[in-house]
Amino acid sequence: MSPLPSGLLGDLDPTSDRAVFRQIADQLREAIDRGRFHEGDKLPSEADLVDHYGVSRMTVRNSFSILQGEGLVHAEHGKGVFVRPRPPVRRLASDRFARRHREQGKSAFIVEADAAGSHPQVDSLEVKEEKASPDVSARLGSVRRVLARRRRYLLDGRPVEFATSFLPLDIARGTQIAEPNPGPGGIYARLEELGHRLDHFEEEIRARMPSPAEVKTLRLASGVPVIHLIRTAFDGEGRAVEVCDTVMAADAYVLSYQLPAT
Amino acid sequence: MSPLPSGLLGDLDPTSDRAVFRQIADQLREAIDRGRFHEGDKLPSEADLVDHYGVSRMTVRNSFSILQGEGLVHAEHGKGVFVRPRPPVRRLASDRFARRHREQGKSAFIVEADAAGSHPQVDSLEVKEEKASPDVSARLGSVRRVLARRRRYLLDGRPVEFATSFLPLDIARGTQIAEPNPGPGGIYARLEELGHRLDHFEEEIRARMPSPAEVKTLRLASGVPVIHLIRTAFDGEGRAVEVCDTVMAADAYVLSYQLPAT
DNA sequence: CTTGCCCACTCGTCTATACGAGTAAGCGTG
DNA sequence: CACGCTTACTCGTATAGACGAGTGGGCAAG
Repeated sequence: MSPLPSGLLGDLDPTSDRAVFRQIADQLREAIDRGRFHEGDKLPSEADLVDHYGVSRMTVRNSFSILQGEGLVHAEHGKGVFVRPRPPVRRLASDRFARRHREQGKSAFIVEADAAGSHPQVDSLEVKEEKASPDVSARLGSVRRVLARRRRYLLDGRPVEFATSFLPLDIARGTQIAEPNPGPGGIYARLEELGHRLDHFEEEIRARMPSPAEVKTLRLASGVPVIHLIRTAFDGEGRAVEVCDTVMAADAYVLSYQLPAT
Repeated sequence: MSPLPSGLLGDLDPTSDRAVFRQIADQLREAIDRGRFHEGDKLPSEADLVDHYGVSRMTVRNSFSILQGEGLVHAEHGKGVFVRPRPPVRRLASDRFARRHREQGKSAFIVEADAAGSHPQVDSLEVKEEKASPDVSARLGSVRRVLARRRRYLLDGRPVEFATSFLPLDIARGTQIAEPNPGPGGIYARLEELGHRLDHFEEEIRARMPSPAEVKTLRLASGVPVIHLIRTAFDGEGRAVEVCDTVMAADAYVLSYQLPAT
């Protein structure tokens, strides 16, 4: 409850049109931007700010909720409000599915994370046959039922990505693709062994705020959007052989693409 | 102030651990998901919900603020709270910079929007020389000063994208690239005329919540993230000849990429 | 010294109230 | 009919207070 160091935060402008709680949010944001608070630092407590500005607690909380929505800070019950640290990001290059990366036994995710010095994990493995959603059905060319492979990826214990692959039953049923462990090189290697030489991929990218279910699965802080990526894999005959629906914590990813100028 | 149609929203569960304002948000979200409220529909007013649930107004407002953060609804002062309509999306295909699209006179944005039946606009045009940021400088290969071309794109009057192109001065200075109107085919056509035949592009994609400045420029509703795309164009000699920094309203875009399976 | 409790501090939830300001419709006046 | 006012309804902002619950340090008992 010690008073705030003077000069750290300014005063309110009573003549301003800007709402008090916005002014407070502005000052905190600026202090963070200027480096007066660093990643992981604790901001002044609600009580501190109530004293400093002479406003009610709800007003201060209102300010914090703005910054939370911007993804700048996060509150921890019983501890305080902290500047949200930027987690290490995972870069996804557009050649990540190149055939040469498929030769080794381990999955691309594991190899790459190990190389980056992180501890990778894959869980929530679920493999089952199910009815195709209208969207998946359309992408796979009017299939009714599909094989769905769901898994969640974690980096150093933090969930960063949730992915589901959908494959037509006439391709996947009875093969190793339908097994929890698809073997070295993953399902793409198996698809090629089955005669579906991969020709190209199509990826659709959206960004949006997460659903409550996604917040839970990815343990997302408030103010963190998700990147929603839908990849369709085509074989040499132009047939869609897999649709992969991926939801990623946006603060953990940078996608990178190489495009020919053709 | 007429009572809510019964059955539209349920009751609270006082035995639940879940906070009251979350329960209310859950019920509203579910009602929206189930189609009881459609895009653009007005939700029950704060006063309606206060009566219906027997809670205080701040609790109801708290519920609305959750849904607002999720990008599901938006409030209009004096009118009510509405289900946020999904705006028409602009699809960006990875071949959008293909040479064949550059032959016509009009810019890709205008052509494409016209074709989609929308009314395109470009404003905030600013062209000037300035100091390169460390990031831009690194991408362009240690240049100190650059030509910056800023513009904002609007679709049917709504700002959807804000982009800045940075070009090395030794390439752009004194050419038509430094003019407000770069001529038919845009700056890429001019670059090729200047002997920089474009070889490939590299695009980096991030998603995050917008800064206050971005909220203003793009007139973003709360709960709408931005897609941040940084494209670098390389000529045949492997030199980076342009960096384009683009911030897009995420609810207005789907990015689409074709990748070879190599 | 170790264990366990208490307490101070933190954010989380909720109530009740007040006034301001934007919107739209109705109504009366000119 | 047209204009402007009133009024009711809407969300926005802010205050003051209460209790709950998670956290961590200090202190006292064993």
